Order: sequence, then structure tokens, then C-alpha cells
Amino acid sequence: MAGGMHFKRAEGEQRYDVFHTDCPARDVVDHVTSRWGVWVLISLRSTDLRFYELRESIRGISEKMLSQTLRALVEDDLVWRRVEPTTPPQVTYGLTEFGRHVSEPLTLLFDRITERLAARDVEADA
Amino acid sequence: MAGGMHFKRAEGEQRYDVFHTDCPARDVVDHVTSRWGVWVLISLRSTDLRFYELRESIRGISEKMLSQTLRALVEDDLVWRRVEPTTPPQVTYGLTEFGRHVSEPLTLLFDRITERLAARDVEADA
DNA sequence: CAGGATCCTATCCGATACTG
DNA sequence: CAGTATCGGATAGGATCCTG
Repeated sequence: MAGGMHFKRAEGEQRYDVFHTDCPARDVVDHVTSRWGVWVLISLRSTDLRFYELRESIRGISEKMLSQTLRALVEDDLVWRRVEPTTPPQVTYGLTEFGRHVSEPLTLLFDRITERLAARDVEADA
Repeated sequence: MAGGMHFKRAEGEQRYDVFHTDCPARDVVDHVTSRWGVWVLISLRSTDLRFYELRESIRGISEKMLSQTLRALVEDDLVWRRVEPTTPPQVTYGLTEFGRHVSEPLTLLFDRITERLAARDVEADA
């Protein structure tokens, strides 16, 4: 996805120089925080799911984006993929240890945002 | 940013029905996890920054995207904006309490990913 | 310095159709 | 069922120019 550029920074400007664009972690962060990546990871936290279960869990996602997102996450070793060669075929997805570790902050993030929004609503009703 | 659709779900399929697309928090999550939102928030965690400082901190961001991202974050009350009416003008940005609260999981996420990548590199060198 | 306005391109992403 | 392939519209996002 776009790909980091890995250019080295010249001297004299390391003040606020967090390692943003030129950082290999950029790609993984991009995948994790991508439009659908977030919800795939959060969905898989509760239980392993099959392709169509994921599609139905994440309302509004197209098959294309789901498979694309899953492929990226599998490549990053955040998600595993198991194929049962039956007819019809069954493919199950789940979180790797890394995926579980990484998706934890995601739920925290999500919780904090919804929490706040809920508080806002109550406040508005008063 | 695209905007949630807020369609209500019909009965009979609430199994894995996390509140994804049709959720007001979606918008905020989208802003926070947007391509540049992540880095703006992380950058501001260490200290308040002026516009050009942010631009230089986040390598590769255009002025357009920076101001656009900042505007969204300010609207969500994640970031505050202070204008010093001097010449030349100075505008400073910083995290609100909410922003600090929400960006915390973000750094955790980032740390966990870089951690893992670092471990990978060491492993590869061996 | 901080940005708005404009233009233009790359890509994202959904809809549809097809395959093993 | 679990995808891939292709198309086309929408949007993200960079470059440039301009303003208070």
C-alpha cells in the first residue's frame, strides 16, 4: 500500500523528527488502521470467523475489500488463514498472537471514543 | 470523510453484529486512524506544536492534508487551536484531554508494532 | 507564517461478472 | 463458499499559486 520510501534524513532537523513516513512500521500501521483493517481485527478478537461470517459481521464491506484487507493482514502476520479443502470450501481466519497483541490497543481506542460519545449524548439530553 | 450511513439493521442477523458501519463513532475513528491523523496525534503527545513544526515533524505531509486533518481533529475536540494575532501570525496546536486520552492507545499500538519489527530484524541478522 | 483555492492525478472502493 | 478480474465513479491527496 503505497510503500514507505526509506529515505534517510539529513542532519540538522532531528528536533521533532519522529520516524514517520520513512519508517518500515508505517506499512503495518497503515494496514492496521486502514478503513477496514480496524474492523476485521476487532471482529476477530471475539472469535475466529469464516469469510462470509466476516463479511456479514462488518456491514458495508465488499468482498473485494475484505479479501484485499485480509491478504494484507495475513502478510503482516496479524491474521492466520486456514483452508478446509471440502466442498464447498471453508476458509477460516483468526488472530495470530501478534494480531491479538496489536488489536488490543484498537479496542481500547474504540472504547474510549464510544465512551465519550455516549457521555456527550447524555449531556445533550439534559 | 465519506460519512457513516446510519442505516438501521433488520432483525435476525445480530450474531456478529458489531456496530461497524452504522455507528456514529465511525467518523471519529476514521479521523483518528486516518492516514495522517495518527501521526498528528502522536506528534502532539510530546509537545504542542505550530503549523510548520507539525509539517516538518510529519515528513511527507502536504500543507493541504495537514490543515484538513487538523480541522477534522479540532472539530472532534481531539485537538485545540490557539491563534496569536501577531505578524507573522502564530498558530499553535495541542491535544485536548480527550485527544490525550484517545491517542494513548495509538502510541501503544505503534510501540507494539515497532517492537515486533525490531525483534524481526534481530532475528533476521542471526 | 498559516492557510485557502484550484487543478489534477493516483488510489480506493463498490458493483458486477466469472472461476474452482 | 471463497474468492479473482475488470470496470468506472468517488475520493484522497500532492503541487502550485495566492492571501491576510
